[in-house]
Amino acid sequence: MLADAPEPVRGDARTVRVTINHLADALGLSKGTVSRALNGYPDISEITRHRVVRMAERMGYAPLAHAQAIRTGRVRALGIVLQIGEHDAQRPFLAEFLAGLTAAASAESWTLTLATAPTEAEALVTMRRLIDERKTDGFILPRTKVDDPRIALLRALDVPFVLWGRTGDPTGCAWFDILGEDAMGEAVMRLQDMGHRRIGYLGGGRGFNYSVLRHEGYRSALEAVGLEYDPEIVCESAVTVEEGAAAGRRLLAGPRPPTALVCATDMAALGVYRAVAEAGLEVGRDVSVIAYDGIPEGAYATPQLTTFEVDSREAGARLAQLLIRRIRGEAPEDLRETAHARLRLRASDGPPSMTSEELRERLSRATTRV
Amino acid sequence: MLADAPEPVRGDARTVRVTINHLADALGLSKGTVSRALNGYPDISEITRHRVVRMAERMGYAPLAHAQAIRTGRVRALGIVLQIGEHDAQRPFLAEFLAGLTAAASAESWTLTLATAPTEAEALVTMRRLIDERKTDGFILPRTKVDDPRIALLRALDVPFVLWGRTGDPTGCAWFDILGEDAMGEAVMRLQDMGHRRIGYLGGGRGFNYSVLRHEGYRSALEAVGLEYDPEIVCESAVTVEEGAAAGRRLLAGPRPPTALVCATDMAALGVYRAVAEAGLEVGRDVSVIAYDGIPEGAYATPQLTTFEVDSREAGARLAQLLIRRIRGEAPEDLRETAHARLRLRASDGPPSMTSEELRERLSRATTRV
DNA sequence: TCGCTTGCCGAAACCGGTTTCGGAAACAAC
DNA sequence: GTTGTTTCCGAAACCGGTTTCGGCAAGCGA
Repeated sequence: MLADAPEPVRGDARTVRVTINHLADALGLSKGTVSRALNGYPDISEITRHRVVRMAERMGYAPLAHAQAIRTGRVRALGIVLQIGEHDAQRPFLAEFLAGLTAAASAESWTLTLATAPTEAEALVTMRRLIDERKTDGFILPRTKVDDPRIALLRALDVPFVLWGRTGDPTGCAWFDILGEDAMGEAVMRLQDMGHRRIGYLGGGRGFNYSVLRHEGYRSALEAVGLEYDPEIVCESAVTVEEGAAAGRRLLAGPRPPTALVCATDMAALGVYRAVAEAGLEVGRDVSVIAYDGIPEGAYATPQLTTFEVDSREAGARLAQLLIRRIRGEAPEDLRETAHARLRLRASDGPPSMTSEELRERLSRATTRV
Repeated sequence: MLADAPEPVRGDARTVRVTINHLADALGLSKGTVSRALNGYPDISEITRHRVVRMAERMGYAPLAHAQAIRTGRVRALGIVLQIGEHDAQRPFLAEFLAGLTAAASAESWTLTLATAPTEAEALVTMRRLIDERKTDGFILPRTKVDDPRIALLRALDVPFVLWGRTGDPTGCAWFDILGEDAMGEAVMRLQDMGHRRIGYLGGGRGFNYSVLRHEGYRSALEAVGLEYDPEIVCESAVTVEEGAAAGRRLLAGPRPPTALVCATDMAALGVYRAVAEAGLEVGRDVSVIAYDGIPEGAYATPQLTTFEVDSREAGARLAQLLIRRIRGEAPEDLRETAHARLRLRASDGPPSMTSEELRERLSRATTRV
């Protein structure tokens, strides 16, 4: 012990833990036998194994993960590195997501080690540190990009991981994802069914894989229903209210304005609300909006936002389970799951009150008047 | 190895780690000596210690926390258990807070173990599990209550902890807190200065310690400026937009309505916005509002919300540092820090446009008209 | 010169597990 | 009755550290 350091708080008051030695003594077995019995080695008789398991339960024995780790190299901990910039730290689903992750992890008596990094580069460094220090047996990678350096790193280091989302090159990747492309497609079909013939699109964050998928879902659904894909009413990327509003203004100002907009994110949709209001129009009647995410603000907005809701808690739970199976050695190809977003029908979409031409007419009158 | 289990993913590709044995060999010392040198034992000559430290740096040696833990019982991990209910999972500051925690922790090469629980009772169970399994050396306790069972548990088990907030019985507690009472007081003074004579209050969550403090800050400031404390214009608890709106309506409907409202939470303030608008009044002119928290929605609301902003990232960082010092043995009494919230002057407060009487008159006309 | 500290380090036990190895006992085959 | 095979368990090494203990050599005082 250090000479003049204060005495560390120890917490000795808690009852002494049952170790594998106590268990072995109580059973009259060697600790090696007990260990093998508990770990399913084939050279233990079923009778003995049964005795050991029962006694372990009775005495409340559970091995210390970090003591096991010294030999096995695995600490029974999942890792996640959140990239949190200066002020983009708005994450409506973070709590739900973490709840799912930790619930599923602790059900298997694993834990979650959480770290953060301000930039992508620092995230890589942080991951390396966690790996080197064996703090984590594998990673959950949120916000996957089409070309994601984190994946490259983990592949190179042969560290297990699972994606929240998909990615450009799926080799060696396990994942859970919501089929955003299907959602966007469904939105288009629904709007077309209701009579819309000019349906615009506001895309997601640049570089993220989900953006590519949703955009493609939009495009191919247009094709399926026989509508033209027109870059004039498509905004590549809009992920904040401001960007959504700007994009909304721009698309509405075009020569053939959209009577409906499909948005890859709710935030963008809320921006569209602003642009529509500014133009003296009404969302849900004059311009329909269907978005994606399910943020709480959408339910409070006027009109309430029709959107595809993602169950973040479920996603977290699935990801934790997948990662644990991956760490245990299952092949990544067998660990790819997807689910559908749930359409929350609310009030921001409806049959068009006018055609694109009428809308343009109306808009030009409004602007000249102002 | 289990007979028919798949081969666990090992990550052997990563370069072999430098262990204390490698270091000892390279130095021609015994590993015990190396260990003592690195841990500041007094029976190592300065020359040797220096050699060891330099070589450790050169070879990139860092001890494995879990290997140390087997002997020391400490894993260099901070713990936090977030209570996340079914759908109250709206936590605007969670990401920032976690960023602060993990940044400060990793600066000392500690990590964060995160868990969640749906209820308080389950949180206690989860904490016990983390303690029993030695996953954590101490806890950060968010959302402290006046009488907090988590504190009782950790006190009984003699496990180090630090509060984010204060509590009823401070015995043995270390904490970091923002002086919410000062903020509420300042709000009252400011409003009084501007000419308000009827200043109402919307309190925070029931049972939480911050609610008591902020309420008391409001009350004593009223006294200090010579205004009456009137339960008629005080709502004990309002923490959602809905509750805030309901409280706003109730207070405004009274015989002597407030011309200004101090809110313990921004959410309540946004509810007040709604109530004021419904009454045909304007926030910032007819009714002033000053709140507390600094949620992003406040800056986007109309009018922009004047509020006391809390730096969650800073709080996380301070808490991590305090907890580490606590675990290292410093006395809790020496680990109590506070800071002030930062007043963001925006547009929701101003001189009263009318007196309480005039306001009542105006309101009664409005309601009869409707 | 002798004994007694003191400074400094090596050796070994130890923490709580896992894993390898070898061998006794039971069983089967010849 | 031998001689293999299995079955099943104990013993011991091992993982990567920490901590205790003992002892050598240098320094000191008498």
